[in-house]
Amino acid sequence: MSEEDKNLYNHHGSFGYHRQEINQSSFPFINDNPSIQTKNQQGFDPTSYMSFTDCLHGSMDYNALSTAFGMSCSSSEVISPTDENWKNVGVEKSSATGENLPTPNSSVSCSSNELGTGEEESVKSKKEKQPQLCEDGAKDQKSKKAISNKPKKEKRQREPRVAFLTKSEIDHLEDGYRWRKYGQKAVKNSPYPRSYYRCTSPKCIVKKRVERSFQDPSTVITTYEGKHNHHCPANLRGNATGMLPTFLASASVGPSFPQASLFSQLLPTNNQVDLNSLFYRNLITQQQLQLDPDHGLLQDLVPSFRNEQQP
DNA sequence: CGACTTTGACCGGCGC
DNA sequence: GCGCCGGTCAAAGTCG
Repeated sequence: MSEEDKNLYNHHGSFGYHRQEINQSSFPFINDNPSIQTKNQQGFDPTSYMSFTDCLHGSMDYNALSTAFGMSCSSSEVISPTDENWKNVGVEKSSATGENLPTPNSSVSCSSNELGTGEEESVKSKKEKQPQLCEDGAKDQKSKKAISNKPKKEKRQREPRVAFLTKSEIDHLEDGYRWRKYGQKAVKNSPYPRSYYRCTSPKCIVKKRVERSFQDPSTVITTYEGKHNHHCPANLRGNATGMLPTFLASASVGPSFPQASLFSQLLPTNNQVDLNSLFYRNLITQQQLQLDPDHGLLQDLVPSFRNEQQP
């Protein structure tokens, strides 16, 4: 590790153990119904929201998500699905366009297909192609290359990804699920490293990447890939706040939202809090931030939002 | 001792 | 073909 990296670690102070113990689950997604968006701007209506699971099952498209988050729910940002946008957060175009998204009619078969030919297959084939290494216990890395000279496997398919921008000093935002860090890479043109996490639940292949924005260091970019096939561990242990409204706790399966945990972290555990107004206040703040010309990040990442602002 | 992080190396896709 | 780079692996180390 370089000195620079060490400084980064010290500076952010969040690369230690991250055992997720948050007591709530997924954050709701905004419905793509325009009337609901309007309603959201005027008054918060929890019943109008859908779960992230629904989203990943294809109940809504990413364009709708982008519009919804860009225009009326800025607390969580779904990066607009244009090439450059997704490149900025490392999300591939094929996923961003929603082409590979499972449709409502194919949620079961498609997801299993994707999982089977995607990550699991990738990992499986990787492990299978190195049996000699395991037997020998040899650490000859060179031999790996020789062993890898096998017939080419099918092009790997990726799970749909959704990225969120979050204003936070904390890099790894708690979201109710337990994650195991399996890698960290320096990001080109950025002093901040990117961390790779996998869900610790058996057979759950959900991954997330966490990186701090180079342009706005106060912003954390969290990219979720895949969907959980289990309930949120935090849900099973009960709700610490004891009063999270259903719109924050309704979706117990599916990638969850760091913003939701931010809210829970903000909440005093024993006091009554109007979470709706708290959430709405956050929206206002974030929207103001987006419109600030000095804040180029979101506009860079979400040009479609900017375009809509500047017809 | 299990769960987890750290970190250098490897793999594969992609652009030139 | 080569090099770059994102993503992943896995051994070693750390922690409770």
